Amino acid sequence: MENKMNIENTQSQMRRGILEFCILSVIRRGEAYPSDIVEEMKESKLQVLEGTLYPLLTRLKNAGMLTYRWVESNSGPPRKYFSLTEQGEAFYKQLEGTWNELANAVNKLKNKEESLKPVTEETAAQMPNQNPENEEQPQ
Amino acid sequence: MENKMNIENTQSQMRRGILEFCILSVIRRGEAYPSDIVEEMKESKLQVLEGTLYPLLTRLKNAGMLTYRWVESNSGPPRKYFSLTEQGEAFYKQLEGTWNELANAVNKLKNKEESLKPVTEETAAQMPNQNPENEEQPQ
DNA sequence: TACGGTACTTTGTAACACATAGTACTGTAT
DNA sequence: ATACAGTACTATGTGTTACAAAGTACCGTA
Repeated sequence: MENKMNIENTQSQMRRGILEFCILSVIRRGEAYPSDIVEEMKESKLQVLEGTLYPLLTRLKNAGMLTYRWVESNSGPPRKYFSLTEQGEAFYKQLEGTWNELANAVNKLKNKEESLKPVTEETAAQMPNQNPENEEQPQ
Repeated sequence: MENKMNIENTQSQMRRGILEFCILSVIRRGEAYPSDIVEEMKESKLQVLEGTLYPLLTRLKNAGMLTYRWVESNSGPPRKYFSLTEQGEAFYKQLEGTWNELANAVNKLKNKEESLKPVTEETAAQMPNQNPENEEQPQ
């Protein structure tokens, strides 16, 4: 009861589903190592944290979508540069299709007119209040 | 190891984040009861299942975003017709903003050119294979 | 009174982002 | 050399939530 439902949580839920797609999208444009990706995502207003990114990359690698190679850095330890495998490229294409369909569907849905449907009022009736919650009759 | 990473799962993850938004969007256009919503979502290529929808509606109701009233049906038990509260309307507006930003960011990201960045090859070097996974050097 | 349809509820499971803490390697200053 | 700070990667625990599946309750009809 008394649920909070803060907007940040819902927003992060929205990001969640497309993270994988976005990260593949970044890597697809050229080899990248994790901090690169975090940075690029932040620029694009799509926040990702380390604790999210690393497991995700590992998952994608184990699934055969990504490979990496070590590249030494002159400012710290070596880096894992990731790139898409052939399989990863195919997977990306599928996700792109999914994203396009989805975005399209959502936009259509939210722009639909305040159409018809004023509830057919079959017998808008008082039911026995068999549950204790708020039973207010809208207008 | 040998992760499966089936596309269906990822697709459902994508849907996941925007479900709440879509459902609010449907209800916003007029009172609706669960089966209505399932139907409308299916038409829009956005699958939702009962076991998902009911808890979601309850959550939104408990958070004060929705109310409902009972309406008798002539083809079965009475139905809960849901509608947005004032708070729910405000919440929806926020989510709409979030969605727009997000969709925008993703589209920009995925349409970015195969830009620059051929990895600065500082010292693309063979590192000691300190882990047993695949260390293949791309190309 | 039994039965099929519709509506709603409950419970368990798995996926996953996130927060946080920890390990390991690097170069630089003391 | 030794300590320290910065960077890169890893590991663990927690909370949220979609989904699956089974269950309960109400309705009209045979």
